[in-house]
Amino acid sequence: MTTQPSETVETRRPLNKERVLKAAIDLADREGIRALTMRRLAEELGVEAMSLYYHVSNKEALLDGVVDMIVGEINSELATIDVPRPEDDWKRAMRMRILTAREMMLRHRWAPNVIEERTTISPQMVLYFDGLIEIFHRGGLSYDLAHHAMHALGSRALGFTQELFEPDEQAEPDVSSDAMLETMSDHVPYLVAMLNDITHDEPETTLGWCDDQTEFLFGLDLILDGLERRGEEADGA
Amino acid sequence: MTTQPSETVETRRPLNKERVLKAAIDLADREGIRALTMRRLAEELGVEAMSLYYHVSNKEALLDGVVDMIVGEINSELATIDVPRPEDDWKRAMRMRILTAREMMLRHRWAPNVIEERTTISPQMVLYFDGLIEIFHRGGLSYDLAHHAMHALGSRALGFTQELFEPDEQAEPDVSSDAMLETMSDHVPYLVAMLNDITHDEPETTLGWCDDQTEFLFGLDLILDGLERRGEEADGA
DNA sequence: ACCTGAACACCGTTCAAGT
DNA sequence: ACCTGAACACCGTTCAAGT
Repeated sequence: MTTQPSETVETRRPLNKERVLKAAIDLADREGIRALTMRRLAEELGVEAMSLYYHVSNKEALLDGVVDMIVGEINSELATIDVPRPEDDWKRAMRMRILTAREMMLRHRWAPNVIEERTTISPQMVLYFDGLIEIFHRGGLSYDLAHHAMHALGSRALGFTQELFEPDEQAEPDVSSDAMLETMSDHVPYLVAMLNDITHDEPETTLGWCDDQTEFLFGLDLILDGLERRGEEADGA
Repeated sequence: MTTQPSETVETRRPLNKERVLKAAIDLADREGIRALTMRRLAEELGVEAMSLYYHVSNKEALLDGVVDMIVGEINSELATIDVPRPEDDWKRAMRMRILTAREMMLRHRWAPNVIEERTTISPQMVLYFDGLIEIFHRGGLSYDLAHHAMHALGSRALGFTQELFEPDEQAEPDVSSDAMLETMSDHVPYLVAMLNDITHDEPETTLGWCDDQTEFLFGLDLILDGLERRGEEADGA
């Protein structure tokens, strides 16, 4: 008869798939994706682990659902914002869409890795991609070019890139990398030179300390500009 | 005194870290990354699971080592091939390097996901990146632009992109996606139109059936061309 | 319709011990 | 120096059973 610690009385109503997925996202946000186990999630919901299987057929399905819900939230948000008509400025329309998706990814830092591990296709993701293709098409790009564009964007279409040298989520200061570069400087002279050159103004900067947002935009605009030019070349020919 | 089934007599010499890592890569190649558990790997080597901990401090370290070994192989291979001097044609030099890395990734399809999950920096990876920066620098790009370039390339620098809609490794034919698109065609008209347009010549083609290599090259060249132009703009100003 | 208990076959890892 | 046995604290999941 006692209420579970993390449960208020009003949430003690019967579970459903939506509440399970919401709780899973919440748990991953708070404690990282490693903490998202069936047993731990059940505990969070004040229920036995096996109860989850009534609402979700297994853990893979849980993760599929989680991804679908997050992309669904992106789609909902996109419906509320004002974007230019693609016929007028498809690059800006595309940019705004992708940056909206990116905000969601930054709120759920674990999501990119989960998304990339999925093998099934999320219906919400299909809807999202349809929206991107619409922009390309109405912007005047051929479907052929739009197809190349989707591949060229890759995960950037969803607002994230994999930073290969990004340190851990809540990383320790990691002074070792400074010392390491020092000792390696004979072996990696160009890398060291580049870092020295970059860190001129911002003294705090080192490997992985870069401004992600700036770099994301640089890469995104590089691709969008390139696509625009290929479109013009095709029109000219 | 009996020899383990998967062991020839000559490999029954004492273990070392290198042999452990090699066996791990082998196992992942043959049976997928999910099969790479400490216990299964030990079995493969004809040894108890706990013996592995003598050579590698834990599973994370094992995966770190595996990644480092694979990138190391890329580096070795790069030392043997003829590339143009960056001063003469940095784009081609870069392209060849990256495509060499890509060949390795295609031989170890599970590697991209493992690489992206690592949080520690692999020494061999640092060497590899130094080589890329060398090409940009000797090709005449500023270190600032080279830095942007590394971010813009992202995982493409290592020869892979995450195909968001790629089906499973050894995927079943998956006729469902055809049927699914049929029923969804009202909701995703642009996606359907794009696919119809593309599949004109190659009747087999559908979502995820695209020619990865062609698309990889399209995206790579789009970025390299864009970088070249930004470099010229900077020179001109 | 919704949830549980007991059980199974797996994980990674520790620690003290063997040769 | 190299390997092992026994044990621990976890996983996901099944299945028959409870209300």
